[in-house]
Amino acid sequence: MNPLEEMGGENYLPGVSVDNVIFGFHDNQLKVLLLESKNGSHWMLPGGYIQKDESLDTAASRVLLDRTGLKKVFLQQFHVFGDPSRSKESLIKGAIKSLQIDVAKTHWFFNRFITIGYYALVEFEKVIPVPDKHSTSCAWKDIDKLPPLIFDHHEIIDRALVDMRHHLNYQPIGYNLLPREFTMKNLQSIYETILGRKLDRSNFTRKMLASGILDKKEKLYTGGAHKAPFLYSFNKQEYFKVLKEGFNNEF
Amino acid sequence: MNPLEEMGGENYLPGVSVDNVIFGFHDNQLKVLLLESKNGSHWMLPGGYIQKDESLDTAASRVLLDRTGLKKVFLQQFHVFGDPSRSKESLIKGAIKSLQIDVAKTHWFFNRFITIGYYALVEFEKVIPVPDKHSTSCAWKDIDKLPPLIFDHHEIIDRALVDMRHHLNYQPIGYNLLPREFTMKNLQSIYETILGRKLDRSNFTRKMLASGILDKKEKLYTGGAHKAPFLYSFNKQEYFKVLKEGFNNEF
DNA sequence: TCAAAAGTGTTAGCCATACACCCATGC
DNA sequence: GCATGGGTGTATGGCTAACACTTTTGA
Repeated sequence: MNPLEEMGGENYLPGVSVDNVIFGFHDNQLKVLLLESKNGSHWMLPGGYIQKDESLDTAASRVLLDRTGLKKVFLQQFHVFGDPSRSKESLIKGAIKSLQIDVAKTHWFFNRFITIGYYALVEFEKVIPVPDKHSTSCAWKDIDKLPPLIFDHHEIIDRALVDMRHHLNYQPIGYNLLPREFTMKNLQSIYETILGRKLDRSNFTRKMLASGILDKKEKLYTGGAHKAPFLYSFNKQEYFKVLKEGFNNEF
Repeated sequence: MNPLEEMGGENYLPGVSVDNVIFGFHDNQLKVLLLESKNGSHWMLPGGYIQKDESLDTAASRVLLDRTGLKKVFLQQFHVFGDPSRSKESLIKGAIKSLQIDVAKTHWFFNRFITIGYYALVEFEKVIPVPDKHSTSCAWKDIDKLPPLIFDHHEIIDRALVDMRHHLNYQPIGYNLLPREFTMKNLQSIYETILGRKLDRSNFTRKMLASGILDKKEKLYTGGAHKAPFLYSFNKQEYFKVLKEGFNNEF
């Protein structure tokens, strides 16, 4: 969250925000939902403040709901960013320009801010991106072609990826990120993007099927060229059992 | 950190604290460093506030230094605890009693607090426990025999253990937690305590040696009954290489 | 018919697991 | 000498990595 939003007086915790790294998946590409600043020079993560009587998780959920229209998705706190230099004066002056904020009204934002990073995995097709009052647009960006970002938001996204990579070792992934039915290639692409390397197709399929979290459908995917692949869906019961108890997914 | 310490006016970030779960290892037992409240009814984690110009990590280091006299140890942020219920009025009233605080002087502590959890791994023998101004003693407690703790500090310790368990999968552990020379059983005990289960002695030895982070000493440990075990030390160069690059330690 | 995508099969090698066995030591 | 702690060896099964082969499809 950029610290330049109006605080609304006494309703929020001072000096703390949440920022969401919202991942979606489309065209076999991992994407992040970003907001564009008013003058178009920078982009930023969707973020917000924490109401005095709500939990951190609730605040992050609220931000997610406001920007995407989605509830009940996978949302996980991963790191707090609180280096004093993240609120350096030069950065803030840049942000004032980007966001076209009236400085006279908001003297408080030269104060230091810390932000709690959350990452969310959402179903691309279901998202209706909604800009907030400091942005002119809200859009998906390829994870490997990010535009210039304000403050330390690039670092936050990088860290989300690293932590998610570690979480892959003991958590399944893909539910909430893929539509109800998907191909094995879709799932493999997610893993490859997060891990940053190619995986063997044959071995990946075997491993995923062995974990028991997938149901194979009778139907085949049609629409693409070449041979029609099988469709799969997550076995919700098994998926959440594995999510809770952990599994060894050593890539 | 309990929110009852005096803030020192304008010098600290409002509403935020750090709490350290400081792990030590002695008698083949994992221990946590805790502070005893003034009336002896509760114990708490060493914690503190964040100065306006210091990083979160620096604040945690400062707290660690104040309570143990140690610098340059392994210290890692693992989770933020910010549920509104953690500052419930009933809890705070209990804390006022435990800590024998003058309520008139500190009206502000009915405010909500969030705390950033850090865990530290330190060498037991090197620690000189120092109470803070709200506590009468500072002492090591067995991880599986914890005394009553204030607020959500028990939850914070549990969470530190769980997260540390996950970190074991891609980080070596033991440096800073063991003296310069130690036996394989010492190291295995640490792993077993964190993982909460027994490991096969033979396989553990083989795996550790294969990772290359240990140097085998000529000397043998003497002092115990029965056969004298070998002594090992960490190969600092290899250790930090593995710490940085990660390894697959799948227990 | 051919290239690309997808399904299936196969092999070698590594590693975790679970033991077995032996050695050294103090009681 | 025997129980215990500690060092070493080994058989098994399972998994991974790498790659070959087949099938299907649209261009």
